Amino acid sequence: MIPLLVVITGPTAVGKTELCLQLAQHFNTSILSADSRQFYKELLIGTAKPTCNEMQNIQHYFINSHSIEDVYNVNDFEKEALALLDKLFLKKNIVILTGGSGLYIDALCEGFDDNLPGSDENIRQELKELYQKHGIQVLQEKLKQLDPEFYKEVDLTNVKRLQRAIEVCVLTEKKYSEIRQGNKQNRNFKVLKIGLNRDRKELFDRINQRVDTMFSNGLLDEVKSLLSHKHKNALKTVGYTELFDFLDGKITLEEATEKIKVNTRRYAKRQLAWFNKNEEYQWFHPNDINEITNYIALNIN
RNA sequence: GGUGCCUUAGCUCAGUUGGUAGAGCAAUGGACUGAAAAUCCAUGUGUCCCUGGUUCGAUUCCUGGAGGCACCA
Repeated sequence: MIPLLVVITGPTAVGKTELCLQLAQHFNTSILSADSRQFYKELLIGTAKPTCNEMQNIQHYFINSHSIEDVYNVNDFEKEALALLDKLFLKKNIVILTGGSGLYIDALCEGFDDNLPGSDENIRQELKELYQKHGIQVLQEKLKQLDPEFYKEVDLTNVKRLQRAIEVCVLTEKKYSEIRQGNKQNRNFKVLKIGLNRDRKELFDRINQRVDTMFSNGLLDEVKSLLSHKHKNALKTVGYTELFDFLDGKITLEEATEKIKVNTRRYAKRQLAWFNKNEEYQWFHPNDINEITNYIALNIN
């Protein structure tokens, strides 16, 4: 019998958390999170995690599991989550994966190409300094030499993508475009992909409302307490960066609040662009719990 | 009540010495295989407040009106 990983995703604030709690209860199983910010135990209010109460009834994994002090990325997540699934599937034939980080979901479900190396802090530091000193042209030139094919297709103004491609070329002494084939890895479980969406106005209303709720729950105090960590990657996050700008006196509190709402809406749109191009997703409204339950039941072996 | 200024994109405004318009922000679409709530790319948006006049032609000049702001009474 092949176990089933049920993926429940969708744009931020669409209603994933609530639905998954019900599904987990119904199928008597656990929830694994694929949210690149909910890992961090220091980020509480701004990341819209499930409440402690909610997590008491249903076992959650990868929420508050790591610290902003750690360097953590998709690479680590893929390995840790796979190891965890191996254990969970010994006892359960169905597990729920939920979250809005498309890359993380894909990493766990399909994996990356063989031979694609992880990140290397030394190289990143070098490339960062190179960029800061001499500008983006140097990175473009370097990539052109190392991998002319990828140079042709990459966004030449995207610093991070240039740096990553160079990093891979240096680490492997091969071309990034040769290693990156888009081949999927075989998994020893089946994946069922479910997308949640709702009317855009409805979604945006929920986003705006959730931001207001975060503020009344003490978001500003949380951000103040994290001020000394503002340069860490984990804090490069909607809801935090805008309030850091406020605390630095760059913008007013009203401007910061509005920016958080705008940036959250834009994040939701980027998420939808990512999920929409993947045709494996079956889409539902978050309220259609019965339809979703039936759909999952049909796919259990 | 009088005088002056204003009314142009969803918002804030620029502009046309008369040939039907543009910038920022917002919005929309997209890319994205180890930084991904990150990073990057692309794209519009219009009764130029209304009315009449002058003119080949008015958003632009003139008349009248409506709304707003400021000052004076």
